[in-house]
Amino acid sequence: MLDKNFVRENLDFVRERLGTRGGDYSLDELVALDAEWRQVLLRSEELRRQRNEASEQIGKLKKEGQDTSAQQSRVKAISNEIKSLEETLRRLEEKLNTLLHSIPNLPHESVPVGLDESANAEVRRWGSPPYFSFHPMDHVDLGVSLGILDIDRAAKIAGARFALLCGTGARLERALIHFMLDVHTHEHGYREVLPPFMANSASLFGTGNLPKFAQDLFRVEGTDYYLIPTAEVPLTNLYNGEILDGATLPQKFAAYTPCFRSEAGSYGKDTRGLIRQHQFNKVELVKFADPATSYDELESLTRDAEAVLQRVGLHYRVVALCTGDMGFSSAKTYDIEVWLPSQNRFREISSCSNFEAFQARRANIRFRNATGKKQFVHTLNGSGLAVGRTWLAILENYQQGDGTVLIPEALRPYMDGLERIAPEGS
RNA sequence: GGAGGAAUGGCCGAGUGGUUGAAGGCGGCGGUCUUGAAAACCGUUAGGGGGGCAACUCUCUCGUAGGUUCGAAUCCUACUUCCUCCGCCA
Repeated sequence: MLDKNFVRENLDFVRERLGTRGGDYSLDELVALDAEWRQVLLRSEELRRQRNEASEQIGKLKKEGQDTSAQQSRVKAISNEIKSLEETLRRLEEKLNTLLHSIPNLPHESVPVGLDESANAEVRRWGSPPYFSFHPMDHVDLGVSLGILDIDRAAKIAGARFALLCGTGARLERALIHFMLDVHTHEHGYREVLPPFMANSASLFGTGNLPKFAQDLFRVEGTDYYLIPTAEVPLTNLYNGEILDGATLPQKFAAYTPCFRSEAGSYGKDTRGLIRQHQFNKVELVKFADPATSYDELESLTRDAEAVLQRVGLHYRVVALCTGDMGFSSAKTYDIEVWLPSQNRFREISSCSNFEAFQARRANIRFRNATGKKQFVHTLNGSGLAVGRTWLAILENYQQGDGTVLIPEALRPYMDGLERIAPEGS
């Protein structure tokens, strides 16, 4: 959510920045509504002042035993007028908020301008694609032939876009979670958190998922609970409504959670394999930062996520998303994309963003700065990493000509020293 | 699931219809005293919104949302959360 006073006072700038995302956001209507709202507010507060004065008078007169019925009926009339103005205010606020809540964040000045992913800018690359002297399989064929992935039974249990990992496959997933958390907590200074896997609507509003993107979420029927689409939701809302001590910033949290997404609107996309699932595991990194250093924090957050890929030896690149390709709440986003031999291209495995004060304003997360003033924090988050996509990238990149898969050395301590995944019985 | 109890400022805690945005204490901050510190003493210390260049000023907020009243922290209703007991349960 943008600051409506900022929008009013910097209308041309806001219009220009939002324009780079492509889209029309009714800024003139917003400003007009705001002007009307402030006018009505002023009038209703003036009436309240009159009412407060008169009521106090009545109290005094009554103590002296005087008759106050004339004054009482006058105040009654004022109260009625206040009530009707309040109704108007409520209506205006609702319209105002509907508009305000649907406007995305302003892209940072360093973000490449463009309307779709073709304008994204590659920032750097690490490693190189593996060389195969044979025709490499994709992770589905590999997983099924090794007996560690069962898509058919997952479909029987739940449906499409679910997976069942078995034996060493399940073990590898668990090892990855464990490994990633260890890297971030031991080496990068994040505090581990195990949050609820459901969150209420206020939390989803705070991160910007609601009200605009309800169709992407699974809601628990008859309740205010939603299955979290990412640990960003519970982690960012950790400090919902709080005022932090500025000296404690930045604060860094890491959490493993499953993530649940309806994937409405992605029918036909990535239907094969584990790339796009209704449920997947992710280790998420979240930071609460001082605005003065939040862009440095974005750089280090991205490096923290990259470190995991480097440790397991997977080829990747970092891409700065362009204005039109960024998410609703983000001011700047780096995607980390891992190399997938079966697709002969890079695929997203992490997304690292600085939301500046956009989420903090929605979730009311502030800090007291060095001068004692309250300020909104900047929130950041990034996947560190998507576990399912790491799992499948390892299978594809480490497959051998004999159909087995080598386990990257960094993971072996988490797999009882196992060096290679060989076919196992169901 | 059943029966009770509770929710007030950073914390504890008073307050059952009229200068109570809120006593008192603790904590924090500033000062006096001291070689320094402690103690003592004095002062100060909630958040949101509007208007104003500013000084400043108005308004809202005592879990949340409504209601009664000239006037609500205080009375009524619903909801939320927490605590105690009973039942059930990993």
